[in-house]
Amino acid sequence: MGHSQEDKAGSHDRIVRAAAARFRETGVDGIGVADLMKNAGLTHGGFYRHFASRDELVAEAVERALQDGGRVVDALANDKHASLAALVDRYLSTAHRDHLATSCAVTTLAGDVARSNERARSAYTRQVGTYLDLLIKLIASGKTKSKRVKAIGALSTLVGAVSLARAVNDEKLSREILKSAADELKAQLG
Amino acid sequence: MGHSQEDKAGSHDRIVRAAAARFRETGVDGIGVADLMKNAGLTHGGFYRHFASRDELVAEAVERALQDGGRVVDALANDKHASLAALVDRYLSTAHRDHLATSCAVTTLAGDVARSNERARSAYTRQVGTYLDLLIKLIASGKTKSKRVKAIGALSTLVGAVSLARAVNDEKLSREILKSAADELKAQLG
DNA sequence: ATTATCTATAGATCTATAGATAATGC
DNA sequence: ATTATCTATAGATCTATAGATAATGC
Repeated sequence: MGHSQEDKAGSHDRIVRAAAARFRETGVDGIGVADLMKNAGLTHGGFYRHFASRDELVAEAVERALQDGGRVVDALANDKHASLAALVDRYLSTAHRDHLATSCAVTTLAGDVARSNERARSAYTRQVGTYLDLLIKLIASGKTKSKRVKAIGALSTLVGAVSLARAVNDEKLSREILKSAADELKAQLG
Repeated sequence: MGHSQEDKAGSHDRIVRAAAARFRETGVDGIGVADLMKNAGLTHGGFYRHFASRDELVAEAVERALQDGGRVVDALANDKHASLAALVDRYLSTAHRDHLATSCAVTTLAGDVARSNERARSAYTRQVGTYLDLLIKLIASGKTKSKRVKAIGALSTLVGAVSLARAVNDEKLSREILKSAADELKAQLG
């Protein structure tokens, strides 16, 4: 039993990280406080010394899940050799489709966030802005204004294609959706 | 208290219809059997004379929710004057974004269906096929093969834009997403 | 007689709290 | 002494079932 404040900060972090992963796998309503605490290696009784309510954990976990994606975005934004094609291929890969726990929360938590608290929705809104900034940077041609329109179209296509590819239960169609959306995006944005 | 078989069929239909609406509003995990039955004007005890389990209702309600969208698709498919622009504008309207209970389940239930039973996922897969057939018909130019790729790109953009527009808590950005995605689609597919 | 729906409830699970336990840190 | 976590539990809610009630339909 660890009892230092350092341990507490570590426990808090482990709970949030576990929730950020499990919420993406099961949906925000798909797992309870007790199972989340067990996932973080703790018992459920300690939960409310870390969070005022389950909803507060939802807010922090959604922020964390979005941050995970944010790090990938930052790495690409700072990479001189980053290309739109590489981003598109990674986002529309079967690996991203299948690894829910570490997947981009902009797609995976879209439905849950729409019904969630303002803190979670604000974090989501910021992350959409970050994605759009990155896409604008990666889109080669066009005026500033038309680049932003194109970036919104591209982000919508990425999010929609992964959502569709996950929901259909026909592996061939699922792969076709990912590949066609990727081909279209790369053809449009060169 | 109605007791004829006709009444039973009517009750069954009302339960499924209520679930198809509420599931789109609250998510499949967001409402219980008792509240769904109350919504259909019944008490919860009668539920299991209509369905073997809650999951069976989920399957039927997802099928029904998808069918609702299917009727709109059929109407457009049979309308000689139907245009892609009209479909895009309707799908990417604030009305569609905001009226969850009657909204297109391909977008609204994507996340829930990905975690749901095979019957629900098969219904979803069929509906995606129906949408693609309609879009291929409405796309003016190109070869058959490239039309299908374009249709998949367009459906992905429609689904993603509505998902994003619902999740962000910035009305201006939300409307910009809908408008930009619509403009891009209309420009691309003419 | 059959059956669609009702009331009532069992048993599981969920959020949240109370009080005990075992460390830390002055 | 303080506090991070534990055990235990209250109270609400959820799925599912049992048996009563009040219609239908032969």
